[in-house]
Amino acid sequence: MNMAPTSAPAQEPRWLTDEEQRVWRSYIEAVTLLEDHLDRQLQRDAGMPHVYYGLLVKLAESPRRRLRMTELARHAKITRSRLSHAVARLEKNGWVRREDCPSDKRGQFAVLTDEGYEVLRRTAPGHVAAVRQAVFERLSPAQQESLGEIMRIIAEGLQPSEAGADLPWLR
Amino acid sequence: MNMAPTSAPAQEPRWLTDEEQRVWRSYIEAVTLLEDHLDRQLQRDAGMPHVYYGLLVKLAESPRRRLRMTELARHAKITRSRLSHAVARLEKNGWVRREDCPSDKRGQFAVLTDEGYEVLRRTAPGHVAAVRQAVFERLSPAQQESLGEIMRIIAEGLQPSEAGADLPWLR
DNA sequence: AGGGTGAGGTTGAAGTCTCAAGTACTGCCG
DNA sequence: CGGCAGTACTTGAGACTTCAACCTCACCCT
Repeated sequence: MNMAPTSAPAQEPRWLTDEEQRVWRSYIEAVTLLEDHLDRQLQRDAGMPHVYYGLLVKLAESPRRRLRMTELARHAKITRSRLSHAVARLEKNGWVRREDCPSDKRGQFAVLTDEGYEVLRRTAPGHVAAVRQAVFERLSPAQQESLGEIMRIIAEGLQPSEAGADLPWLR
Repeated sequence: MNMAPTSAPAQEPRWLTDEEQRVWRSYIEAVTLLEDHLDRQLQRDAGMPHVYYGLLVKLAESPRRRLRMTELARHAKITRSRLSHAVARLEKNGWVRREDCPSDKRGQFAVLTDEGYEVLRRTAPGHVAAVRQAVFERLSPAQQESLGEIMRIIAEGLQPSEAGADLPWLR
């Protein structure tokens, strides 16, 4: 985790400073409240949680409104299992349809239906407004830029690919 | 949501700009990945999800290691119902104990047990390390400060108290 | 061709969260 | 005092998530 003289001794934990703790606490609070807020907003107005809404958006943005399951999972940063359950639910709503992949018999496409697209069209403005009101309206341009950069850095550091990229000593 | 001439017309939605979209996307990705990362880390090392760990921390920080249920819920930014279930589970683990409030017979204290404190003592260093590695080690001091301020602003805007504070026209 | 390895995706059970409803008590007002 | 409105907390059912199998098919190697 950090440069210690080769084969380090018991290493007493390095705590967060008071300031770091304050930052971290604020982060947790903001994220918890925001997730909650958006989940409720969307559950009320669109009948689905935020993650599911995000899936529809990804599909809507994709060519032919479809994406392979694994692709969609990767975009949305969720596990394939979670996606599988989610798509099952969205399929019951008639908002998504599964389609076999012709070139790979194991593959499945998730396809946004017209009905699904319609839900999106109807509910997107409200959702955008909620995001605006909770986030963008409150931040200066400089803060918005900063937020973007910070989140990019954090996300990048956690990309599944790095799952050992920092453990070179494991061969 | 924004200044329109009194009694606005149908109001076409105000979308996010490209840059705002990028910021928002990064935010979602970072938050999703981080939550996931920490949940797994704690599930593996401490046998509980991140939220539950947070509850133990709040209790540990409180005088006499106890907090009224409602207080705890408020601190942790979760509903009382959720807390109730959570404490039930933590109680099964022997990490928390409920105690009646003498001055209000409806009230309950959640109390951190010695065993619970011990779990915390054992697992906190690993958790702090994970947070450090995922967040603080990657951000400059200026970015850390900025993050703190941004998150404070967002959290403040969503504090349950504001549940109508911005709808003065509803009397 | 045959067999191994592993990728793509699903499944079921156990855990967690939400929502609406319920119980028990407090505080207040007449 | 008696009631009644609101506070504190819990409960149960249904929705969602996780984890560890599991199945099918693709690819590669001999």
